[in-house]
Amino acid sequence: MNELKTFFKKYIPLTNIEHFTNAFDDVISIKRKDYLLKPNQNCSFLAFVKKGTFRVFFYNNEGTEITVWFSWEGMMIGDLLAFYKETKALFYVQAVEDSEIRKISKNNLDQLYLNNPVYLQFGRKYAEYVSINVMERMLSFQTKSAEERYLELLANPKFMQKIPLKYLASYLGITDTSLSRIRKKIS
Amino acid sequence: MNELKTFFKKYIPLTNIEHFTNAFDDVISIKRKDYLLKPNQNCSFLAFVKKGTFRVFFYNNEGTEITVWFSWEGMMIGDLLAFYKETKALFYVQAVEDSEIRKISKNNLDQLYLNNPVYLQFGRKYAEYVSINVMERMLSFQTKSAEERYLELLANPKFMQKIPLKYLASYLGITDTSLSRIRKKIS
DNA sequence: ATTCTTTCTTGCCATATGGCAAGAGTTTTC
DNA sequence: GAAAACTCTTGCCATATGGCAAGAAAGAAT
Repeated sequence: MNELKTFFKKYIPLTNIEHFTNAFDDVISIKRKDYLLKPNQNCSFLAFVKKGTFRVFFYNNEGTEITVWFSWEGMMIGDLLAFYKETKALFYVQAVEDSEIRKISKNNLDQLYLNNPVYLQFGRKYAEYVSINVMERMLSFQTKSAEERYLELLANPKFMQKIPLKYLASYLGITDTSLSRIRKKIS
Repeated sequence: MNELKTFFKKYIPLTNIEHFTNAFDDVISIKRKDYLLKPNQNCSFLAFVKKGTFRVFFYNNEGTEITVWFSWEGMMIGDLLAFYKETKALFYVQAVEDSEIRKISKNNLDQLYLNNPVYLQFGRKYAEYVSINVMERMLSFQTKSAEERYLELLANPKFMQKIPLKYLASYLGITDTSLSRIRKKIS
């Protein structure tokens, strides 16, 4: 539970968050390569990654996997785009390694919102945090070359763990072939 | 004021939002090419565009203008990235044509948050809405060619107004030269 | 440890986008 | 309405990234 408290306090300082941690009432283990979500499934939940790594991806029109996002221990995972849009899942969410999560349903979250405005503060702060991250990633796409984006990634040790390069490549918006060449060039 | 009410109700239904509209207490006219914000200025406010068009841009390392975002009537404008990060302004915010706005200070907004949780709902919903928009724009960069991104834009009549092509080009992540060639190709 | 599967690299060539500079076309300014 | 300023297009050539297929390397399964 302690990890969840740490997570919460990144957004709003609050000593007693029993209601919050209790609302994550669904503990699940997911094996490597298994799916937390697939397109068109109900995705009205978020999950806290207690252990492991996840990726969000989809197949483009050419049938190529495109990895959109990663999550690690201490972060949230889910189909956030569909969650916010209140639609069925748009993406696959897959465990990259054996993982453990705690889920909170949208219902539970909405209950928190009703019970205490501090949770609304949390929901707002978290959405703002997501906005910041996505804006910065978008700016990176808009203004940087694939090589520069890869160098950015290198600065983040999380990405240098056991993520296959082909996942990183599509996350960078390039093919694994091109990533391989970039790696050769800068080495 | 009516436009502001319509804006609010897109996020949370509520009949009496006097507090909200009153909090936008700073009415300003801005002439074409004038700046609402420049980097390093205090940007702890948002503005509702009553009339006109704005763009958010910066100069990259090569000294080239990169347009990051546009806003039109009925939308919010400001340096949202810096606003959420609570830093000084990172971007220029410039009127593309003669415009009118109503500003709300961060202080006023925080007061609303304290006075009534419904405004927190609004703040959360708005941040979620921003997340959705930025995620979709990011996905467009990650997975589409410049030509496809331009065709997307064409589908949105807002962009077909009096926005100079060179602004659209950098918004699409390409040079004005390339945009010109794309336009020739698809015409 | 051996086999099987997946991942990564490389060569060859194609396409997409960029850089620069000149000129045509448009809009703004006075 | 003439001049100035700005915007858009085009030609030439450079660089970045992609597509495909083969082989090398690494990792997983038994």
